[in-house]
Amino acid sequence: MTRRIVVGMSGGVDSSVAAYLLKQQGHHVLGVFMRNWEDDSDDCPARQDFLDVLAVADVIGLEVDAVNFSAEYKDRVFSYFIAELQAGRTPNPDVLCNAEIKFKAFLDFALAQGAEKMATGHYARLEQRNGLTHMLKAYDHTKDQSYFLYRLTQQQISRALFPLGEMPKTEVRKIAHAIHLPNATKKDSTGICFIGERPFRAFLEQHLPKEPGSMQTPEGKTVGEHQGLMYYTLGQRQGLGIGGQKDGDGEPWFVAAKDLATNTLTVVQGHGHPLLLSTTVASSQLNWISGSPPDPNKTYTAKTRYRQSDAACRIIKLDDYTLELVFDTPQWAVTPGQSVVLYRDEVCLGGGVIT
RNA sequence: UGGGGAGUCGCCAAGUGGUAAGGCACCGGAUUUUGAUUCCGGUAUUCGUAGGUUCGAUCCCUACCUCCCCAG
Repeated sequence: MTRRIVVGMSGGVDSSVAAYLLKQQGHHVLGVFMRNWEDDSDDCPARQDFLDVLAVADVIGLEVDAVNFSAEYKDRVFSYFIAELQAGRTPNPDVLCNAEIKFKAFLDFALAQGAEKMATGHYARLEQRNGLTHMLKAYDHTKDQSYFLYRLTQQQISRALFPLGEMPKTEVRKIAHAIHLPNATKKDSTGICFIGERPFRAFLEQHLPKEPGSMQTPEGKTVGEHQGLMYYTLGQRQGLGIGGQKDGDGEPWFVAAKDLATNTLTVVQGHGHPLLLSTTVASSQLNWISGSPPDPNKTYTAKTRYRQSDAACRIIKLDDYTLELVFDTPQWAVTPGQSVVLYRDEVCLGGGVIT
């Protein structure tokens, strides 16, 4: 059956192949480039990305359009991002971007265009079961992006399509080459979506003034100076600049805590330091994809940071506002502001923001 | 000032006559739709300075400089 589908296209290989696959299935596809960041600098990477979209559309034979959600992104995502950093936490803007921009502002746009569905190049699977849409991990576990999508609701994912969820990334590249997409070998993008890859610290300094303070061991010994607590995240090793110590053991140093009151960064030596490990994790701002909370009596797995392997856990507290988990094995660098996402086998259930 | 000790890469730190380990930091890369983490690679023709002994010295000798400790 032919449906009208709007595909969010970034100019990357994933969303391009997604659009191609839908077109192959006979749908009426409209490719839309989303602009979410206004850059003052001259070299605007978004421009090249849009040119890539046009080039791809030309090959596939797609209608294309472009939308600009910079204002929305700034209001709903970036302001939160900065506020969280100022509060000493480590936000994940991409999680919010998916919930507020891609699957809200953009979805609304797609529906207004008369589309029945919207699609993206995300690696995740959707499955209809008992009248609900479930989100599952991608077939290619190494590329699974369900973590970034845990804040979506039934209303949102019931309109979504993820054409790449069932195939390995290698297959996506292969298709791109087979149909001669101009971006077939384009490097996967990383970095905060839309803000892109750039010197992170320098970027932050434009929005958050420096505020140097001391770096101390848990015992209170000063071992260095930090440039501002908001520039660091728990578990961070790079950029501390702590060399060898007289009585040190030669192990690298990691950020273990922040104290806003005294503007002090607590650092510890050794990847296995106990202050870097947590067995319980509390979170708030919960979202459950199915619309209802998980059964507290079952066992789950969860990840407290993207690219961290799932870890077995149990629910020890759950109400409308708070979720507390206890893990079978301690988790490394559990960081407030990051999201904890709960899974039951392949199913991504939802989660919350670590407090 | 007298006595003792020490000066090796940004920081710790091996080497003590045979032609500069290692770790941390830093830099580069891989991985990665969050700043990490992890992984791989790179980094002292030179051992406080100036002489001397020696086939050859970071390692021995001399002087000087600097620092530390104990005496004052």
